[in-house]
Amino acid sequence: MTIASAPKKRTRIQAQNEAKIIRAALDVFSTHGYRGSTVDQIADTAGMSKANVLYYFNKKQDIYGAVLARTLDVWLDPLDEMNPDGNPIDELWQYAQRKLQMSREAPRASRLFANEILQGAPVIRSFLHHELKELVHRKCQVMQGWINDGKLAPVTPLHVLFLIWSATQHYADFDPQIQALHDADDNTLYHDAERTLKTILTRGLAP
Amino acid sequence: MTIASAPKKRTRIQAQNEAKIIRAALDVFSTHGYRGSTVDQIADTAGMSKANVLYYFNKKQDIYGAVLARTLDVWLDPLDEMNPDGNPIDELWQYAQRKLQMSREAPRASRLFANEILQGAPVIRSFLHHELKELVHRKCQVMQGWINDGKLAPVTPLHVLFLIWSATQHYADFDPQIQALHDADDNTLYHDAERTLKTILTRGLAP
DNA sequence: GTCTATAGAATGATAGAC
DNA sequence: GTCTATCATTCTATAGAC
Repeated sequence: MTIASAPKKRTRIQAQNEAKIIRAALDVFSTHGYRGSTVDQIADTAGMSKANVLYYFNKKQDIYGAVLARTLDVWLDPLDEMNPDGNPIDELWQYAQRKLQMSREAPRASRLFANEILQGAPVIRSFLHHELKELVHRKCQVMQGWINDGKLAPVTPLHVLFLIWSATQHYADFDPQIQALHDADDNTLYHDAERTLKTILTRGLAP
Repeated sequence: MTIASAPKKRTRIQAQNEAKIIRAALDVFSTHGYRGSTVDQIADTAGMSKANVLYYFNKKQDIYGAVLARTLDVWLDPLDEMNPDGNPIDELWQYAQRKLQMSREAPRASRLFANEILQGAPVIRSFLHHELKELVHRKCQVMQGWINDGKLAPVTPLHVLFLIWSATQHYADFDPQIQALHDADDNTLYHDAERTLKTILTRGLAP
């Protein structure tokens, strides 16, 4: 699952510098969005000159495309791991758990996509409509099977995915709001988030 | 609840033009974020010249601040309506329902805040830390009371709010992804979203 | 491969006529 | 209040020396 073709053969120094630029670009694009980021910022973060950055990637757009492509693969991976033969509630909860963990460990990846989609998904639009739609459709059929077998509450599978995505990515994407609202002196943020999400997914809010 | 002082006295034409600019600016800022928007775009959308827009608001930042301030009030309103004496599950579900309806009817307001927070909340940071924190703290105490009385599952109130916010605003903020994944020929998007969210909040995914 | 210098375009903001 | 013209800055991208 990718939106770009495989990388061409490179010398060692090329690969290293490209990787350094990609890392810096993830930092910058995820925080400021495409338009809000400058090649200068990326160069500074990577510890290179602007001209040198543009030697490896001809255009700002090319850097952005490369970062999106590299991040996309890993970001969507866990969805594929949902096991049709497992216990439905367990499988969904484990998926949610993995997504929450990813929001915690790779918040920049989450924010990169959030920025991209929020601003109309100009670059990954085709990917969403084809590769992602295909994958999601398969997983929704699995979930619909569980519902038909009476192993899952009568919900709309697609919207269960939306809820899991939104509830978990929220902790990365809305971090400034979360930091503002939760007591700075308690270290239980993700622990409480996990417990509450598990409770709601498995049994709802009823006492 | 506001982040700006009350408007000063204005002539009729001033008020009309300022309103026209604010409407156009909500369009533009919510789609492209602060840095991604230009005064020219706002002027075009408002049907005015750039110079004339800057006659009413001296700086681009001033337009942005005005849009945020006007939108903030209405956006947070329903949280205040949660009734401590009502049935806990009903109150929370009704709040979620109102939020979902707002995502549908005012998606640009949702995206405006999403852009602002995603990029570090530079303008509303202080608002989040004071006014919003105070309001949320009050509501969380109400919910904690419900839990202590055994009327609500043992969850962390703050994270229940996060889940309701994220799950509902997702339909506005991630619209391009949602449009890509749901069958274009079915008109039941918000209906299914509401049903699924209600099911999960009230009884979870268990069959 | 990396640097300095700079061209060329976009953008925020102002001046001044009407 | 509104317009045209323009300045000043920022930014992408390229040229050319080393």
